[in-house]
This record gives sequence, C-alpha cells and structure tokens, in this order.
Amino acid sequence: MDQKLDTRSRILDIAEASVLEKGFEATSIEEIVAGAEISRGGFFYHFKDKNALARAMLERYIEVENKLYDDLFARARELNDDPLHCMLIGLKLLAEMLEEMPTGHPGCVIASTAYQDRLFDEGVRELNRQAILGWRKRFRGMFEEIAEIYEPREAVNMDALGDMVSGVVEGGLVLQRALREHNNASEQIMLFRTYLKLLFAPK
Amino acid sequence: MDQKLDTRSRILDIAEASVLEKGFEATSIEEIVAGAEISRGGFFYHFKDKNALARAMLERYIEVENKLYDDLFARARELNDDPLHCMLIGLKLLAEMLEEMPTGHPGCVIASTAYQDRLFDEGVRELNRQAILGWRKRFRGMFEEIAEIYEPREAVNMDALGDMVSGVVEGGLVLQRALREHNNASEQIMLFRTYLKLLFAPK
DNA sequence: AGTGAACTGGACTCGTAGTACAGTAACGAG
DNA sequence: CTCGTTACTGTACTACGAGTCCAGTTCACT
Repeated sequence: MDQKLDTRSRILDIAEASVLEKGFEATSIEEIVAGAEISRGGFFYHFKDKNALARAMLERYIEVENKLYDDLFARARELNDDPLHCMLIGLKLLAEMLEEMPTGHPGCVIASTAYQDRLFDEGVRELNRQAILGWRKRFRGMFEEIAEIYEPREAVNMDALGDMVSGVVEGGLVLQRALREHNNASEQIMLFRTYLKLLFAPK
Repeated sequence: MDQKLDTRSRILDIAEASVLEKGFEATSIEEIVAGAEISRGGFFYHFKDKNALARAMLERYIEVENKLYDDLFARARELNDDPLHCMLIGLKLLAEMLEEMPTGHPGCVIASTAYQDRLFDEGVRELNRQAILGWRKRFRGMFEEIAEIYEPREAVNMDALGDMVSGVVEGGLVLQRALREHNNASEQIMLFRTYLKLLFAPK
C-alpha cells in the first residue's frame, strides 16, 4: 500500500476532479489510469465499468454533501438557536462557501448525472433521486420548525420550499457554468434567503 | 423536396427530440440519419460535425424560447397593464405551460450543454452564454419597471433577480429530471411568484 | 445540354469502452 | 515454508461511434 493509500480512493479522487471540470462523458478511463498511475486492467479490477465508477462517485459525494449540510447548520445553530435565524445564518455560510470554491462545486454532479441519465443505469439514477429526496426532507423539516414560530405570510407547499434550496443551488451552478461568472450560485442563495426573510417576517 | 420539407430541418427536429430525451452524447449520428432516412454522408453534408449540429440546435431553440417569452408576456400584458401583475400572470402562464409539456422542456438544452461544455466548442458555449444574458436583461428590465411603482421591501440585486427566473426554471428542470416527478419546475416557478408578491407588496 | 446543390454508399482511420486472460508481487494464515 | 488470495500489470482482442474522403447519382434550373 505505502503512499498509494488505497488505489480505489485515488481513482475516485482523480475521476471526481476530472468529472467536475469536464463532465462525465468527457472523462476517459485512459486519462484516469494515467493520473492514478495504474494500468487499464487495474481500473477494471476495481470498477466493473464506468457505471460502477459513477455510482461510487455519487455515493461518496452524497455522503460528503450531507455531512457538509450537517456541519453547516450545526454551526449556524450554535450561533443562533432560533430556527429562522439558524436557517438564515446557514444559508449565508453556504453562500460564502460556494464563493470560495474555485471552480467546481460538487453540486454539479447531481445536475450532471441528471442530464446524462441515459448514460447511467438505474442504480445511479435512483441514488441521485434519493439524495434530492433526502435534502427535501431535511429542509422541509427545518421550514416546518420555522413555520411553527413564524406564520408564513403566504401559503407555500413545504415540500416545494424544501426542494427550492436544492433547486436554487443547482440552478445557480448551471448559470455559473454557462456564464462563466463565479458568484451566481451564491447570489441566488442570498436572494432565496431574502425570500425566507419576507415569507417568515413577523407581522 | 416534396414531403421531405428541407432535410436540414428534419435532422434538427429528430436530433432535438432525441437530445431532449436522452442527452446530446447519447444521441448518435447513426440514429439521427436512420430517423431522418438519409445517409451518413447526407448528414455531414449539412453539418460539419456534431458541434455544428449542437450550434444549430441551440440557435433554433433560443429563438423559439425568446419568441415564447415574448408571446407569453405580451398575452399577460393584455390581461393586466400593471407591470407587477403582468409579471405574476406571465409566471403563472409559464408554470402552466411547463406542466403541460410531456417530458422535455427545451430548457434542458441550456443546462445540458452547460454540463457537457467540454464536448462543445467556443461557439456553442458563447451562444449559451448570450442566451442567458439575454434573459437576464429581459427580466431585469421588467423588474426595474415594477420597482419604479412598487418599492421593494428588501434591497435586491436586479441582475441576480433577473437571473433567478432562468435559475429557478433550470433548477426546477434538474429536479424534475432527477426525481422523475412532473411538476417540480412549475411548482418552483409558483414559489418564485410568491417571492415577487412579497418583495413588491405595497406597504 | 450543362451546372451545381443535395445527396448515396462504401471504405477507411481513430479513439474509447469493455472483455479476456495469463502472469506476477506481496502478504497473511496454516 | 507454502498456499491462497488480493491487487494488480500487460497484451491482445471486439465493438462502436465520430469523422474523413471521395466517386458517383439525381434532379432542378438556366
């Protein structure tokens, strides 16, 4: 093993970097094995095919992303115990984090696979689906907690509001990629934050 | 010519349908020529390569999309001359339209190319960029018009607010694709509509 | 009758995914 | 010390899609 520290992880690291930069299809196995300094045979020893690689990448990414949200909102909760203010602080932290990320926020991975789903098998698609449903549940829970204290100024579908967090991030990342600007995603999150301030404003 | 009604357009129709369903990369030239009942040589007579096809598709799509927004908000203006209400009506019409669309709203095309941009040349990427900048300008103009009458409850960046229309649509379509639900995009637009109602609410 | 646009069809190159399998180095269990 | 397993290397092969080249054909229009 030595400094090779688990070849499988090294493959995933290199693949993820390349996929975030260029997309899944544009990332060749040739390129991955060159980067990881292994043979093609070695790659296929760890991953049956590119689909298995995609699945493993998604699994790892979703875990990281969930942990990131856990930490972010735990930190926000430390700063303010009120659920609304906790959410507002968490979103600000998220926006700042996105701004500091050089090029590719992993969020891309979800949208990226969503738009190339015919390239993937059912396992990958289902993983993608469950990740988004998980975020829906997470944020819906937080919004419901807020709504118990601050009555919403307008009736909103709480599932849809939960989805809006993911949607605004994904949409912002699409804009950012297409426009080649660098802070669209964080700006979109800040606008969404303003939305929440208006929606849950005390009367 | 006869019923063949311009081979080039037929290629674009078939390619667009396939790309919306499966993504650009998953759409083979083989499949396009089979659908259009032409030879491979015929395809390359019209399009130098897949990039040229992508560019032509994007050009056509952007034109259609712009016309769609023109018509939609012209219709909304007929129904109510006030810029805020015109916007609210327009968004409702847009949400309804998205719900009625079977599987693939063309909006996909923008996000799709954004996430596979290494597959495309600079011309395609620039086209994509200009389209989004065009929508930014369109909606920013409308929001400024609204803001002149209804002072915003919170200060917002008008460029970002303009982008949010595209972002919410694109983000909603990503969710819709990944979740395999059918009304996420329209729900997200309706939430955004609520945002505008709160933001520009008379005091 | 002649020209050019819009093709057909076939042969070829190249890059990438994926298969198959034989061989090997390292290591822990018996 | 050997045996088996894990983690590979390396080579050779198939299949497929993109893209090139080009010679020949059909048809409309001048």
